[in-house]
Order: sequence, then C-alpha cells, then structure tokens
Amino acid sequence: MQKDNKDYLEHLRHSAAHLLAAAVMDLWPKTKRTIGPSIENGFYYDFDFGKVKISEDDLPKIENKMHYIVKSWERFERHDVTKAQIVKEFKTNEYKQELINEFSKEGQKLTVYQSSEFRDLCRGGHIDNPSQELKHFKLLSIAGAYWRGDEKNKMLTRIYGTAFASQKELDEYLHQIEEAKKRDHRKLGKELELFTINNEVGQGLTIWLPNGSTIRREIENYMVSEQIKMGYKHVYSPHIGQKSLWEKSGHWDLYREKMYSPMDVEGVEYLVKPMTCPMHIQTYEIKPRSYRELPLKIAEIASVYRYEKSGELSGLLRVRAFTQDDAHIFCTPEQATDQFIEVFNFIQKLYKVFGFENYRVRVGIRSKSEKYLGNNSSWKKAEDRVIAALKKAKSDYFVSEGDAAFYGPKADFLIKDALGREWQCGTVQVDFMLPQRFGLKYIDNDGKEKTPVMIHRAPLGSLERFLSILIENYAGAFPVWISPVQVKVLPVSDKSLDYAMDISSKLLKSCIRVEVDERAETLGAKIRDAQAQKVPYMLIVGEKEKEASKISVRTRAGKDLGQSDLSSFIKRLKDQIDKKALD
RNA sequence: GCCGAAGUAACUCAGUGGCCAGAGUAUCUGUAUUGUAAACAGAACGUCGUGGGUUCGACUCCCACCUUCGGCUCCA
Repeated sequence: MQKDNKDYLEHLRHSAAHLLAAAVMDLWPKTKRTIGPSIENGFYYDFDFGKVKISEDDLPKIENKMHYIVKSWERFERHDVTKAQIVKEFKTNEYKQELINEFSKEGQKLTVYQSSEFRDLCRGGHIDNPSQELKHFKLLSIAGAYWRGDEKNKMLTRIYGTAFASQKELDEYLHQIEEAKKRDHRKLGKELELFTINNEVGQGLTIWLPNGSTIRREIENYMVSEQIKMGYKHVYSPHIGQKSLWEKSGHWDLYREKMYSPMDVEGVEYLVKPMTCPMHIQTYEIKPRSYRELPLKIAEIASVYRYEKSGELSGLLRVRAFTQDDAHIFCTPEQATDQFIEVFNFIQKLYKVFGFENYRVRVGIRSKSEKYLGNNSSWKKAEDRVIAALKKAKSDYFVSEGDAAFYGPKADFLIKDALGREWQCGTVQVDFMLPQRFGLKYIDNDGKEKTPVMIHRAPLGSLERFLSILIENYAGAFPVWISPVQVKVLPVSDKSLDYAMDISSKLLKSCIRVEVDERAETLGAKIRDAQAQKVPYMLIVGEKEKEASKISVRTRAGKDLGQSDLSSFIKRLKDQIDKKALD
C-alpha cells in the first residue's frame, strides 16, 4: 500500500493503537482494554485501569514500552474465532463481552488479530509489518471518556496519540500544533485587548473590550445592512420574559436543563431568555396576517443565556451568555424551500466574505428518541424539504441522525478552529411545530386560515464563537474593514507630533479608525509595537513628510510603500474597506 | 458535571522544606528627540489561586475548594 495513502495512515494509526494496548497490558496487566480506533489526526485507546491512576507522567514509560514491543511485531495474523472461544479469552473483560455479544448478534464474523503475543478482538485494517513501519509515533494526552460515549456509563481512561510514516511528518505535525497555539483566540484576545472573561463577573461571561467591540460592531452593522437588503425587519426584545412563554413553546419541557432557574417577580415566574423564538412570535401575533405579508422576516442581534456545564466552557467558543444573529422567517409552506435556500446561499456568501472556505454542512435529522415534538408525517415532510432544498442549492452535506432541533430538522455549518476542532456556527432550521403550538395563522388567497411555517436561522451562529474562529483564522491580523485600529500614525520625533495630530484628525474626519503613537520612543520601537498590534497601516511622519505635505506608508506585512499624499491614501483605504478586502 | 493536568508581579516565565521569592516585558520617573521591528538609567509592583492541616519553620508536603487548559458528555 502507498505510504502517502489516507488508508495507509489509518491502518498505521490503528496498528499503533494495538501497540499502545499491548504496552499498557504489559505494564498494568489487570487493565481492561476496550476499543482503539484511528481518528483524524491520530488514534486513541480506551482503558479501564481499575484502581490504578494514570497520568501524563506515565506516557513516556508507555511509549518506551511500545518501542520495545514493536520490535517483535512482524505481522498482524488474522484468526477467525467462534463466539465461545473469544468469550472465554476475554472472560474477565465485560467491555469486550458486550462488544462480542453485539457483533455476534448482528451475524458478523468474529476475528482476532495477533502480533507476537498480543491478541485483540478486531475487524482488521492494519499495516503489514509493524516492526519496520511503526516507528514514528507519540502519545499526546490523557482524557476521560465514557464507555460507548454515554454519560451514564463508567468513565474510562483514554490515551491519545498520533503516528506518521516518517519522523519528518511527525515532527511537522507537532510543530504545526505549536504554531496553531500562537493563534489561539484566548491568547490573542489578551494580547490585542479584544475581550476579557474573569471570575469577578462569572464563568463563561464575556466583556468585550474596545478593540473587540469594534470588530463586533462592524460585523453586526454589516449583518444588519445585508439583511435589510434582503427584506428583514429588525426588532429589539427583552432579556427576560415570563416562564409561560417557554412552556408554550415547549422549551421548558425539552430544554429546561439549559435554562437558568426562574426568578420570582411579584409572584410570577420569569426566565432569562435562552432563545428568542417566542419573542419574535409575539411580533407576528400583533395582528391578523395576510399571505401578502409573507415571508415575514423578523431579525434581531439577540443576547441569550444558557447554562453550560463548567467543564464545557472554553474561551469564546463556548460561553454562558452569547449573542445570536438571529431571525425567524414566517412563510407559507410553499415558500419554505425557497426561503431555506435563500438563507443557505446568504450564509455561504457571508463565509466567503470572512474568508472561510473549509466548512462542512451537517443536516440534522431526528433519531429514535423522545425529545422531539410532533408526529412522524410532519417530521418526514420537513426532513424531505430540507434535503430537497440542499439538493436544489447544489450543496455538499452530510446527514447526522439525532442532530435535529426538537421542533424540526436543520442544516448547520461547521467551521474549524486553529487546532482543527470543528464548531457549529451557522444554522438554518425548519419548524412546523411552534407555529402550531402558538396558534399562528395567516389568511391565504382563498380566504382560508392557514398555519405558517417558521424558519429559525443564525448565519454566524453565536458572535462570540464566530469571532473566536475569526480571530484564529486571521491570527489577529484582521482585514482592514474590521481592524480595531486601521491606521497608526508614527511621528519620527516630538518635532513632528503636531503634523501627526493634523494627519490623524483628517483621517478621523474620513471615519478611519486612527491612533497616534505620542510616546517619546524611537521610531523603531513604535513600529515594533504597531506591528505587534497588527495594525494594517503605519503612517510614518517626520520632517521630510511635513515639508512635502506627505506621509510615508508602511504595511503590517513590513512593506515600505514609500511616500504618498494623504488624500490618495484615504481613497485607497476607503476602497479596501468598502470591498471588505481580505488583505 | 466527569477524567487528567496546571495556577508564582499586569504579561511571559525562573525558583528552593530555612535570612526579606527572582528575570524579561509592560507601568512610573529622569535623560536622549530619534527615519522603517526593541535607547539608557532608576523606581515601584507579590496574601506564590483560596481555605485548612503537618512542621520550630510551608510558595515548596498533605486535604478540600475555586479557576483555567486538554478531552468526554452536551451544544450556538
């Protein structure tokens, strides 16, 4: 098999997982091993260590053992086994027993793969000769993981590692991880003074600092103006509302664990809003609606509050108060597909503007569970509608069972952060349930009352999450249109400070975000600091520029663009801002 | 919430069971007035995450808690 082949890498990593298990069993013979697949960037193996505590300090020891064991592994031998044989072999391992029972029930053939002394229940997918090929691996971390991914099950110890065909590729991968950490939005958020999350305010609660607020405001303004062009109507709604609102919507029943406890206001229970749908429904209900008004698109940049378990919080990626670029489209059933496609295309357009190309679309449909409202036929209809719309939009997608909202199927946009982790951002959801529950109606052209369809959508998802990925994507060097400071004026010495202030006020009048570095520092230091702040343009002004009534332009890429006059610089900058040029 | 790790100055990080815990950067003061990535000097800055315990003595050892990080579960 070709060594640069994706399957080869999977086989290599799966083989490494076997080797990891062998090393662990050698070091801690009482351990119960479970499963060890290859994953996107490596592999893992889950163990039940019993009473033994394993920590990251043990990883080098395990790695050494792996290097030792692999020398005697010249092949993976396949053995077909009967259920009776294999049950006996793993008689003290309830996890393997569970797998064996399941596999044999499904009529699968049971196979064991053996290398040297080590045998494992496995369906195959290995490299030919581990002693020759399996040399370049590293164990990376330890984590807890529930058996079969279920919170109700016992927590096992998962050991993560990675393996490559060559040392060079392994080193490159490890280097790449180190590089990615430099783009971490939490690190950049501090360095560039974008936001702060501290414990005085509370876990998962963001304060946007001036720089971050500027970025956010630009994006919000852009969203609002684009949506106005598409016929959206923007509203404002309160942050709390009576609990009965969410009882009516069904959220209280199905989503309660995500909401903060009700507060008592003069004997009536209120909730801090975890989502805005019921509020927007009120805007629909103010008067009888005609089919002529549909689609009615109600939008709001809306802050919502959801309880996330403390261990789930992560920088801006997962917070307890976040802001959605929310909207609800009320339309006729006939309009639903086209409305869905319009939203879908809008999201794709937005992501292009922000420079995201590597995202995936996940279609969430129901699973066999109790957590959904409504009956089978309306669900089937809605799911078919979403998939038909995606086909019509000619988009690639993958279907994921169990990822539907409780009121309907949805399509989510998944974007990767610096470390390659995927996060759900944009979402479009088709909803036949809430209009019914709230008794929404419109008068159709035949004079009859009908129930509209609702489309819930948030193209960016959460501004907090979207911005964190944006920060990492740009490594803090934002496109000019959203850069907190677009131009930094650097006087060569105090002598040119007046001229610098003059330039600055002209830029301000042209609505350019500008700052003057007034410090009595050397020019070199001023440049260095402006560079560290990733300011797109530095204007260097000294005696020469003052004399010629010009400015010298330097970019954050370190390019000296030479002298130009201010008006042509402003014109070029404005143009770049208007075009939302990526750089 | 669960598993594992970490927490020392505003930031990045050294450090040792024993005088008063250090460095660089940032801050403040002074000098230099500077031409495309770091001027020089001085000053100030710490409940060593919090609370208990062991000890003659704890930043260091033990316990509990808090927060953060990597995962799991959950999710925008």
